Amino acid sequence: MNIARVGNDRMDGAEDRAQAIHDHLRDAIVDRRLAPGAKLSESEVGALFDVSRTVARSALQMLAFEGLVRSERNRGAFVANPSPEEARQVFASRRLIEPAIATEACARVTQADIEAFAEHLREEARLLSERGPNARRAEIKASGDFHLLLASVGGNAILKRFMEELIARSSLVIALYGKSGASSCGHGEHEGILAALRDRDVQRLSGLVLHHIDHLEADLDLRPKDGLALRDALQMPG
Amino acid sequence: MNIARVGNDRMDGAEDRAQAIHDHLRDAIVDRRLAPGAKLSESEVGALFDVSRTVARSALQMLAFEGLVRSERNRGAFVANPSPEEARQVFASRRLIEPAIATEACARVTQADIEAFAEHLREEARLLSERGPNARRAEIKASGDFHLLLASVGGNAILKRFMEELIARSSLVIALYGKSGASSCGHGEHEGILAALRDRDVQRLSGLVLHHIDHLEADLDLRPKDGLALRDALQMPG
DNA sequence: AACGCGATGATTGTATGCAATCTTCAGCGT
DNA sequence: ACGCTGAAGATTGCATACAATCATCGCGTT
Repeated sequence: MNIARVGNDRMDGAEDRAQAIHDHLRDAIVDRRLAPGAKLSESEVGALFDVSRTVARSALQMLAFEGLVRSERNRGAFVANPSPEEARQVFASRRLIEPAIATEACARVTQADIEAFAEHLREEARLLSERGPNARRAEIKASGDFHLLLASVGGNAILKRFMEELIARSSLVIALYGKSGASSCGHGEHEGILAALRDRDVQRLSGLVLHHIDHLEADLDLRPKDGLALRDALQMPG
Repeated sequence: MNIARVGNDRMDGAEDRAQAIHDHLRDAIVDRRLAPGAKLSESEVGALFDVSRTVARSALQMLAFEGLVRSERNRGAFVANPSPEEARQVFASRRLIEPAIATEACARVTQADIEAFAEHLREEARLLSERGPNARRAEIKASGDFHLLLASVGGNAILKRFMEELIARSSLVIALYGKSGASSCGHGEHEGILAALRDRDVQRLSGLVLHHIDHLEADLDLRPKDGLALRDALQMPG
């Protein structure tokens, strides 16, 4: 089982160009180069990637399906601005799905998987020690990829796709409502999760995963922000 | 067979036409007017619904995203032909998600919800007593809608969307691998589920839901069909 | 007869043009 | 000053044209 490649690292080439653009934009949203509320016009995206509006439109439609982009008729597409309620639902869904994935992963994990995890954690640690916004962005993405790696090992392609969506939306939520801003606080917990996985200790693993999600959610301030409610309602960029 | 009842129920002049076509095709797939493997060419779909290929293509892309349609570059789109492994994953996902939804629904259900369920069950019973393929189709769809109703009451929009996808794919799986063909065997179980929901008996409800899914899956014959393997690999229609 | 191979038709991939709709803002009246 | 109105500009919605790619089939060679 090839879990080393969580995302399709293979660049466009002969592949679907709309898919490639979708992946680029998704990454940009996930590691917060694109802020919630930012406008993504078809012409602009098309010009940026040197394709026609047709292809750009297709990519935006995919993002809209995942809930990363909200598109309004005759108005345009905007990076999603999840409400506190949506944020709660994202984490409720993760609390439901991730422990199950972890449990399944426990039964299926191979030595090669363990090593891929270890390598991934080394990368996370390296990014954590680096300075600069680029390292921060890479760290955010890597943190999410850890969970996707787990989903890969779990072996259920459907749940893995659900997780991809949930991870992406989590990034948005954390960007909007995170108190500490650093989602990195969870890195140590990733280590613990890997250890439990290596020991195939289902109970401990499940508990750690749940705890990890709780910690992520505990870092959020989901109180409705007074001044921003109107701006959110009007869908203005940040 | 008339998939698109053209010139009919006001094809949403204001709303998105691609979405309307998506919904029609989805229904057609779910209640098996469109068999797994059937080809859906852009021109054909466009002609059927009297729109350009652009719009038809958009609808097909949505279906591909949900896993109901598999589209291959330069070849076309086909109604999905889920493998036994995919079938198992669909039901594994449902076993994970539906009890959680039901539990949440227990806490949130209102009297109006109960009555909506009761009405729905009466409709299911009526369809069950009727004869003819149309009634069968409607029954299949109604059976799935019961679960979506539960997801609505559950109140988590994300999980509800996941369920929509899982229900649709379940229909495909049952069409392909169902032994009895009648997914109706579960109607009585729906009654039991509603009763437990009315009593707000979380334990019983959860158990009944799980049992129900088990029964659905038990009706499947997931052994790989020898002669069809090649045809599946070559993606030939029916 | 079997195989390779190129012409041909069918289908999707993409770009572009026009129509429809929304936003903005200047101009006018109250 | 405020609000209304309507014209101009910007953006999406959709259809169509053309290019690229794939499947099919006939034909010639072995």
